[in-house]
Amino acid sequence: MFIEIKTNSSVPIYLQLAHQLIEGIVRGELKPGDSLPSVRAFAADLGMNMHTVNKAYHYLEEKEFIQIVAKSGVFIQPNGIPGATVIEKQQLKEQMRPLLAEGLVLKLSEEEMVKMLHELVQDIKEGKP
Amino acid sequence: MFIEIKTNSSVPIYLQLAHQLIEGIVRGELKPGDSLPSVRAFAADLGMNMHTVNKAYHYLEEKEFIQIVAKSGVFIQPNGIPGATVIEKQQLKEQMRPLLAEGLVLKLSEEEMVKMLHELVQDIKEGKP
DNA sequence: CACTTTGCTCTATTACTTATAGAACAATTG
DNA sequence: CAATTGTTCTATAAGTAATAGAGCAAAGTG
Repeated sequence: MFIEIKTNSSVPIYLQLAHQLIEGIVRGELKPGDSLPSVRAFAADLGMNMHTVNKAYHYLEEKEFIQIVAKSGVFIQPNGIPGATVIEKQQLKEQMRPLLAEGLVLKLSEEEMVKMLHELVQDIKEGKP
Repeated sequence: MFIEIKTNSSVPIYLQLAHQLIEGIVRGELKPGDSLPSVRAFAADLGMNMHTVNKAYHYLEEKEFIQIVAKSGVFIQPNGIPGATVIEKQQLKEQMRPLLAEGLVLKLSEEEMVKMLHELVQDIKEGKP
């Protein structure tokens, strides 16, 4: 897994890390049961603080994408990640809404935004930056 | 314009206000040249601070959706809002990416997400919450 | 068993964001 | 002229983000 953090981004680096791990799962680079680096090793590897990696892990644990086993290690959800619940779909829509509204105000058509969605899904699946 | 602020939301209220004004523009409730309430009047109306409304206004001004004329008032971009630039499209995609990645990890298909996009566009245009 | 590794917890500091508050300024507007 | 306007300034409080270092207790390993 190649992780790249933009230190000047407005997106917190713990979130950047979490997002890239999510993409790794989508791409199948990280499979159910796979172990993730220890918070210390990962932090040293990425040149960031242990607590920041820990925060990313807990963010992913809350979403049930990974399992944190105290005094043992961190693993991609061993039983596989379950499908989206109604609530999760609703939350996704809530987060997408202001972005689409901004697109519409900039005169983007629904078709153009669907095209953007398609390109993004391709990029994510292929690991394109 | 009916504005509704969720005080317990993790989304800052100045952003919630800005988002809802953007939707108002999309719906045509706010037309080019229309004047927006003064920061003081709007703040009193919404039960929030003058500075918070001011922050929302400046957020929208930076995106060139409104024009702030010092000592005069605030207006929806009089000449109409220009279409999305390449950079704006790129920024939108950057912001959408982690949401789509999360959808994919939750086993949502591209078709399902296109459907969500469609429903959202409808909701925005119809002013559905 | 002894040692290392592990995630967890605690205290601390720094910088930034969010939100509120009040006051004053200067130009526009009626 | 008087009220309204966005701007600017200082101030405070709470929260987040990121770093730092130390210690703990249990799991894992040789």
